Amino acid sequence: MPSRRDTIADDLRHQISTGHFKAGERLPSEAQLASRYAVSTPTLRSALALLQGEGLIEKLHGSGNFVRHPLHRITYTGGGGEAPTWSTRSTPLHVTVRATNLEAHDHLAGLLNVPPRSPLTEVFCITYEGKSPHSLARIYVPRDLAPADSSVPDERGIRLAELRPPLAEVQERLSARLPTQEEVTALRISTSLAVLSLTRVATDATGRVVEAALLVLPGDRADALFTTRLMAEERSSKE
Amino acid sequence: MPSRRDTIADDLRHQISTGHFKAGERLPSEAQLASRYAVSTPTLRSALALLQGEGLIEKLHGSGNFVRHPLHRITYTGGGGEAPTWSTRSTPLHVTVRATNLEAHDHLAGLLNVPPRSPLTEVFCITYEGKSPHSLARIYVPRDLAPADSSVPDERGIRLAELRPPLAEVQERLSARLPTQEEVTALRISTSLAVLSLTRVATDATGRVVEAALLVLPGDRADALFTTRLMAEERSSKE
DNA sequence: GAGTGGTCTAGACCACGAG
DNA sequence: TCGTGGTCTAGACCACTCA
Repeated sequence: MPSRRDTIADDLRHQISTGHFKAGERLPSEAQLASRYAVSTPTLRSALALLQGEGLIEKLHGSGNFVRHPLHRITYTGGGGEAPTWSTRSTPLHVTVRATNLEAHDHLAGLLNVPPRSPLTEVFCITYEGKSPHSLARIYVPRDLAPADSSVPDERGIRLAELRPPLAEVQERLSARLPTQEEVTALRISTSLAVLSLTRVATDATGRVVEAALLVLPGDRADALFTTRLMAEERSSKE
Repeated sequence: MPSRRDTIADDLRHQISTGHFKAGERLPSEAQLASRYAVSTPTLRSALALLQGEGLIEKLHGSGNFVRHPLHRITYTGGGGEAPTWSTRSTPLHVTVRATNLEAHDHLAGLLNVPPRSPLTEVFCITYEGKSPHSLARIYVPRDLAPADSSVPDERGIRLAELRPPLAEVQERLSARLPTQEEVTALRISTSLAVLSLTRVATDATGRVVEAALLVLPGDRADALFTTRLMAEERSSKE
């Protein structure tokens, strides 16, 4: 038996997809919707929370619920053969960057395989598509590999590590989870929107970790793509 | 200013991590907890929903809220050089498999790059670690490449496509989202637990798609790992 | 200041699980 | 049957946005 929440969410979804509510438009107020569907406000709000989690609407405190513009899905291309790239359409990306010096501790020391309290440089990036943020990255580099000038003007900061000793291996670990409070505010997403969390560790030919990056990608507007081409030898080498 | 929900969630989290509530144990009833924290039941329940989303507790309708056993994190190894594997510890995995014949339509036809209504074989797998499900896969193969005998006894069914014309390329696309209703029941997870959704397309040397797989991995117990080794040529070929 | 969403209350009633 | 969680109500009060 479908709950009222689901019934209402289905109906609103349908009205959005058929264009009865158009992109960018404000929905009727929650009080109006509640009386239209003859439910209490908490019930109506729980229905809206579903749509919000699907990225269909955006809630703006004090001004209303808005139908979101159909989202440009952005693809993070993994594999590290080249610098990771964002493939997008039409809208240009820009990045804000902030570099900080700090010392490795517990988790970070393990990732970078350095002793605790080793000097690191952290680069904190937020990527924007137009005005809305679309990804968040924390990149850690041993300080002696960090760019000499503290100014890191653009996303190329990410690539700097690749110009140093040649990379031998890139490991990328992905998981899905709900965002932390910090990510909610930085990416301006809802607490109920899943994010793709990506940890990338790059190693040079000597086995030294030259970069560790923690990326967070909102699930409604980003995905990650890995392409593996198989050589003949690889194919036959396995059983 | 922290909401009561967050305050309560923090306190319960702390009590679980310090062992005040132990793994497998039942929490006090929601009514008891609500009066202990002097909040109404909806408020208390919203705090429990947070913990549930983090995979710390498991709600069992009619019997109570239970502290979950610390979860074995399972890693899906991507890249397709070998058959995808699950690295786990201690607990053996087993798989239930169900094969069905069907016709490609819209989305599936596009993925497999075949005309609509082409004959396909769908293999529907649920992987279990002990008694609890840990992943869900739908694997689609053009019917003429499907195993001749309809019995597909174990996960090797997944590998069959690899014995046919040699694979040339594997593409894996990952995204994070909340689970569908079907996934909630099949994986016995909560609606608020993010899942990692993985679409894998394998192509042979002629460019024909020999397999498309849709995998769903619960975010609290699985992640995906991609390792790229870079050849010298690849490194220098890029700018 | 008027209108919006955000949080919370103190219940009611239903559905499920175990004895 | 009884205790559990699941859903829902009809409000109250606060915080935010915008004119």
